[in-house]
Amino acid sequence: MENEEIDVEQIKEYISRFVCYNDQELTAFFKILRKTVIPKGGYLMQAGQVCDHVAFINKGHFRAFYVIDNKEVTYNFSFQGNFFTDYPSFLTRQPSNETHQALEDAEVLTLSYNDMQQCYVNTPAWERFGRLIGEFILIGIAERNRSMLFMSPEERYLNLMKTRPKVIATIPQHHIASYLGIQPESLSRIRRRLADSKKK
Amino acid sequence: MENEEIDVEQIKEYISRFVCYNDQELTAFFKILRKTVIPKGGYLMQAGQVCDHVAFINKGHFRAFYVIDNKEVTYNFSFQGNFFTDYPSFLTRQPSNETHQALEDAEVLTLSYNDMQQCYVNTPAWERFGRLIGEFILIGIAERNRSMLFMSPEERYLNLMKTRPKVIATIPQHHIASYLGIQPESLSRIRRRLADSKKK
DNA sequence: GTTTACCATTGACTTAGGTTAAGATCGGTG
DNA sequence: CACCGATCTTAACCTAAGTCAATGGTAAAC
Repeated sequence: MENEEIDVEQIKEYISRFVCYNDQELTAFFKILRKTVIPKGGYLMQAGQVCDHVAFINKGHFRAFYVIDNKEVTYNFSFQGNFFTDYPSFLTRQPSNETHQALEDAEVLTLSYNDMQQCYVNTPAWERFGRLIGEFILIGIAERNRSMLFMSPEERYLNLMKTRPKVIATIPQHHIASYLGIQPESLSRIRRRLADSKKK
Repeated sequence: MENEEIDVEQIKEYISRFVCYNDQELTAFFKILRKTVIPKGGYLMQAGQVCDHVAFINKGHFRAFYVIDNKEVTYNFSFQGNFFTDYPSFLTRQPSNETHQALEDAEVLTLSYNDMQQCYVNTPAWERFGRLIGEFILIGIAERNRSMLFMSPEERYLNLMKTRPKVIATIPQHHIASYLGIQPESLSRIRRRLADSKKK
């Protein structure tokens, strides 16, 4: 049995934050999860594909980026213990523009679109989980949206330090700059400004 | 019966795009809708309140804005035939930072949080509708998010003209500027640049 | 008809981010 | 150790948006 190799503790803990379930539902759910190992720098998904999965990150962390005018623009990061997907592509079955890259050696548990739809039909608890996960992702995106609209790059950086220190601690600066919507040089200047004003 | 005054054709058409329903489900649903009339400039919701409703716009159009440093920042517009709510506040039961203002005399049908939860519990079709609506809103927000990250103000304006000409046609420019994340003067200059380069 | 309020535009000036190019730092590798 | 690539920083210059102030246009109010 392949599933005996899968460490399901993290995902179990995650799901139980959202819905109640019985052992039978859980067992059926774990049977359809597939484990995938991705080396540092490798891809979980590439632009042009329909995102056919929702991935739960058991180990490692990822970034999502677009390629615009031959330049990579980082859209988001996701860490161990969280779900990761291009939800709009997953939902609409349209090709994604995102590429999902492992920034460290990583291991994910994936759930395919068809299996997930089956879950929805067979088990009301999963329909509920799907709704709640969607809402959860929505809130995160709305928050990010507001930060892009209301804040200057400098304010966004300060906000990121406050709300996601893990990103600051683990992600290379040029990816952070991209995520903030600026060039690496600009982030350098911002950091310099902040350091200078702190000294006084 | 109050509901006999309510024009439910538009919302019926809207819902049927997402789920199948029988007459009984539909009748029960329409019973819990409340009609609200809002004069031009009036508020459907004000910052500080928990957004306790999802509104379907039967007539008129709205804008959502935040107040940041005593300045209004327009976050979105919504037109006749669409739903309008602060979904994150609605879902989390936390006070909203948004104010929703009618830009013309308007009429909406509102569905309260509690009634909606009842719908979810009583009728699988509504649980499904809730999930699909959430996903639909998600896709819209994700799209907007990308435009803020990848495009310059000028590109965002061009994109808005292409994707939501209705906004350009009906919304005052200073609100559009705010929506694009710039000052009215900057939008004026952008429009000027575009007009000039077209002339050549 | 005049006044008022609101909105869009324009000009002058400031400022922050983009661009380009050049160093600096660091880790890994032959 | 020396070399290399990747990353971060710094500097000089350019550009577009912010800010402030003034002007013009239009529609509602008096």
